[in-house]
Amino acid sequence: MNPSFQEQKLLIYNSLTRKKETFVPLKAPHIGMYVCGPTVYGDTHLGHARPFVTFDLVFRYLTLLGYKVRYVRNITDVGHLENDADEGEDKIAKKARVEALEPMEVVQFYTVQFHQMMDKLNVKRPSIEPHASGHIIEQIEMVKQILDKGFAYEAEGSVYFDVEKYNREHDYGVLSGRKIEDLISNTRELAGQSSKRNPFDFAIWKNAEPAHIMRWPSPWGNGFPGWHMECSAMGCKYLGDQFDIHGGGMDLLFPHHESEIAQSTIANGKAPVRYWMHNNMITINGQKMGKSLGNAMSLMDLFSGNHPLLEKAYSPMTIRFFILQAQYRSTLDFSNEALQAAEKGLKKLLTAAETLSKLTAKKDAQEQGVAKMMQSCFDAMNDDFNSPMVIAQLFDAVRLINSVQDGHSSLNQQELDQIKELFRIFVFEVLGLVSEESGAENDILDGLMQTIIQLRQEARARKDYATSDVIRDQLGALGIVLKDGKEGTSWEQK
RNA sequence: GGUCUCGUGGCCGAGUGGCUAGGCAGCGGUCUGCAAAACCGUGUACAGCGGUUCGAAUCCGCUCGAGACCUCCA
Repeated sequence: MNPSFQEQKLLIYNSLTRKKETFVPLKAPHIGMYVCGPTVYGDTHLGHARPFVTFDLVFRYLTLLGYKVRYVRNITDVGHLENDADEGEDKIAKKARVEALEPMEVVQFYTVQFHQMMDKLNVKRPSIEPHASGHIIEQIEMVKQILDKGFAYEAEGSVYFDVEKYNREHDYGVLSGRKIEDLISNTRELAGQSSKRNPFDFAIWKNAEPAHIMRWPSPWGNGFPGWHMECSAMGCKYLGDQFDIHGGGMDLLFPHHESEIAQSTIANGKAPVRYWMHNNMITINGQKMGKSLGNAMSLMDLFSGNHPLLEKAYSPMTIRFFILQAQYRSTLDFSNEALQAAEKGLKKLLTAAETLSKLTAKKDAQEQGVAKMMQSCFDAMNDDFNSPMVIAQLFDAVRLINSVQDGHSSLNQQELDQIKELFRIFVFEVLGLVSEESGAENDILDGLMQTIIQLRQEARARKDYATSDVIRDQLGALGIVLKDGKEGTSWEQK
């Protein structure tokens, strides 16, 4: 009973207009969505988790609504400069020299790690995951087109985009709200930029210094593509001149996405993207987390608890839930307290999901408003993917489930089926949460536990509470919690 | 300096003009041999000042505070 997009009015906040707009795809039921992927030269960190979980949510929801989504998320393995001075070198090349590795070895290592981390977070793989290094030809072609149309110029083996000329006919600043006059007064003069006509012009092809390892031949000499080319070229190649959604972190809005619009508009004759979506940052003590700020926390650190700022390890699902508890356009502040709250909340939700599978219906039970909960979840998602509202609704359902379990309420068959559907759709398909139960599937362990529980049960029957409490305490020290319920004792690993 | 965003109860975080967001923590109760879990109840929250309005956390102005972008960054 999955819903169809024809029945839903989906609102998406468009960074271009700074408003929520009704989402109308170019060619329904097909949707093209491009999201800026990671630069694979370092550990995947908490900050990376946010856009990929966010757009995973978007991908999952659009798919649920029956759209055929082609989701493209690139791997940046060339092209980003250490700084934009001419002697700047490719980040990946630099790392490679430091570690005496082949650049592609570094790329491979961190790409694999990135995939592992995303898998742990239950982030679905995109439809296409193109590498920038595999699309050098396409990028060179696009540079040629821009040159042919007269919106770029060659200087000292590099090709620069002529922002001022572009701005005469188009608006360089549509997305970021910047004005070219402000850019003139605010752009820093950096050493080695003498070959640019204007400091705010950006490279679409860079000449490679002799020491630069990552280099490709081009009509302008050996070099590598400029910062923003890969997304323009690969977006166009796989999604066409114009596609529906482009996503990424807010920090990419300027200059990355602004420049992408300019390049693509010239090369293809039309604005590339209809809906621009930007997720906000994760902050740590109120400050943006970032490698350059020295407060980055890798996902491996989080999962292992091995970091000075961490009181304990947090599971991947806890991180996912933590991210989904905030709307994607808000900043999300990290703290141990907040993560521990998320951890407990998630456990409550998933325990209820398990309880739900064992509930039985009662004939003629009163209506409990399950249909309304379902509708509220759709309303929340339709309002710019408001996952915290979905979660709030789900907790109302949790209370209902637990109260049925306790015998304080009851559900008729229809509503029981509906609430199961609610969990299937929203907890598992849309929010993408999965149970992380460990140990329970181990037959030997479970057999042992049943034996122990039975022995303790006999002690309790004799009112030998000293013995029963010793058993419980010692298991507790091993991280096993016993819960005495009406229908016997259950156990779980903490 | 320029552009922009934000400031919600102990913590995280929804909410854009009138109706209990939610989670975590706390407090009281039910259940339990005791716990745990669950359930029930429980909070004079909207940075400050002024304005608009019958009515503002929500709109406008000012003040204070925080952050982002302007350089690679999710």
